Amino acid sequence: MGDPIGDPAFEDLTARARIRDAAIRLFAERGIDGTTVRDIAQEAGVSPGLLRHHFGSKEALREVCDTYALDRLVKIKEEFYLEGKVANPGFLPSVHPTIVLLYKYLTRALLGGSSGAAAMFDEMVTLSEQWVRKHAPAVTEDYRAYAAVLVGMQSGLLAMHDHVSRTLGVDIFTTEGHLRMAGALADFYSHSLLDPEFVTKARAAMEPPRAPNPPTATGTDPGAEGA
Amino acid sequence: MGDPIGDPAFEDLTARARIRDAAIRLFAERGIDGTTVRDIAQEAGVSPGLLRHHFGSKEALREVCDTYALDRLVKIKEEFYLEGKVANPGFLPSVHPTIVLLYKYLTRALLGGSSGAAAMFDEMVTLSEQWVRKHAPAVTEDYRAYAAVLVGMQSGLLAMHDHVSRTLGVDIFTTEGHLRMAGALADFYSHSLLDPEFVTKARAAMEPPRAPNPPTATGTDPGAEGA
DNA sequence: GCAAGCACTATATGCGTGTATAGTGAGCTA
DNA sequence: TAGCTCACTATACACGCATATAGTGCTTGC
Repeated sequence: MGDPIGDPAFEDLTARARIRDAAIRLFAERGIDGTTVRDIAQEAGVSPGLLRHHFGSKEALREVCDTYALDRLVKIKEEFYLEGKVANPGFLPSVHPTIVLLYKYLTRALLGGSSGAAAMFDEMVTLSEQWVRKHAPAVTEDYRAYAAVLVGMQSGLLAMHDHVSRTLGVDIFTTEGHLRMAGALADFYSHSLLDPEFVTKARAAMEPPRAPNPPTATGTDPGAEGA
Repeated sequence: MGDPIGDPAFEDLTARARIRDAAIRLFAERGIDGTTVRDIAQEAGVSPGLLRHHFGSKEALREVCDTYALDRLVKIKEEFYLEGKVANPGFLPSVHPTIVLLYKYLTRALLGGSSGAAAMFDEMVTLSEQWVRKHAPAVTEDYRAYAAVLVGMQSGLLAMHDHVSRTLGVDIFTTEGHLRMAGALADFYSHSLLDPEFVTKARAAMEPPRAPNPPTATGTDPGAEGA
């Protein structure tokens, strides 16, 4: 019943807001299909009919949640980067639970085919593409694909959160787990795993003469070699 | 009605096999919850009751599909690596559609909490860990986390397949799309995106004295900076 | 003080779902 | 040919779901 979607606007302590927050929480945790209108109502402490009264339908509620979550995340980032909160050491820890929740929700939304989340994905790809062009232009020749893969992997990693947490023995959404994951991610981004020459050779061998070789679905992954 | 799960065993052209194949296809395409027993029956050209007759329940059918998909993938890989099909240029293209289907299915299974798929994930992490230790020991100090992130990203990328395909303008499960994605992936693995020194500095700044900094959920992602 | 409006509840309706049961007909065995 | 087995179908059942409708009581403005 607490409000994990940090400091809401004033008019927002209403039942309507409680419903929306409960929905985001449950959608994030159990998925859209895994959550019933009754679950949300119970979590929000209201009757199921009130959801319809305020939002019309489950789908409409979901869309409200989408835009709210997106908006909330943007607001937090603005606050962080634009309002000088970067310097405030207490800010990030204070919003961390909210951010975790929002990311979980948006990951679900991405998987569930939400158009708002899809738009966010596209925007992240565009931004990443620009970033790479500017700061690391040498890493690829196909910036668009590179950025798409980057964002896809990044958000996909979140989608696989359960499995990553399990193999790590620690929930990656706790501070400890996140630190561990972020460390590995940093290693990942800052050291090349494969020999560039090997890759160019492999590419050359695969592409030009006859290319009968759309390899396994995760072709270049060293991990997929086993079994 | 065609049988996309390549050359089945002889006794396998039975209705039972058709049901199983139809289930894998539909589960892969629409997800577990998005597929009804009736859908599967229709796709397999049988009556819904027959599913129960052969498999007992939808959940039991799902488990059969899990182990079958896993088994099938292993078989194909064995055939490829162990039976000298590596040299055969026609082999990969011939099994490509099957592999795509199996990967789609297994990604769904991963997302849907299948225990078999989870075991596969764990095994892939272990194999990746061994591979990194052996072939690229310098990239990290935390091999386990590195491998978990590697496999998580790789499978997560598949989970985000719709979005990646959309931003790329080409389905990554077609030969063309896959080639493009694999190229970006190869760039990704063979060039470091971030300056190692920058990362070690950042790590040092974050870790030791006070660590009020469990950054955003995708902290180190350059793409997440924007907005 | 009174009526209108609105947040909210209780209850009902219809549908899609997984599952259960009874029945049918072809093929095999004796 | 008689009878049995078993793959398979048709139909029914029970249930959970989203959604719809009717009703209630508090709040507000006049």
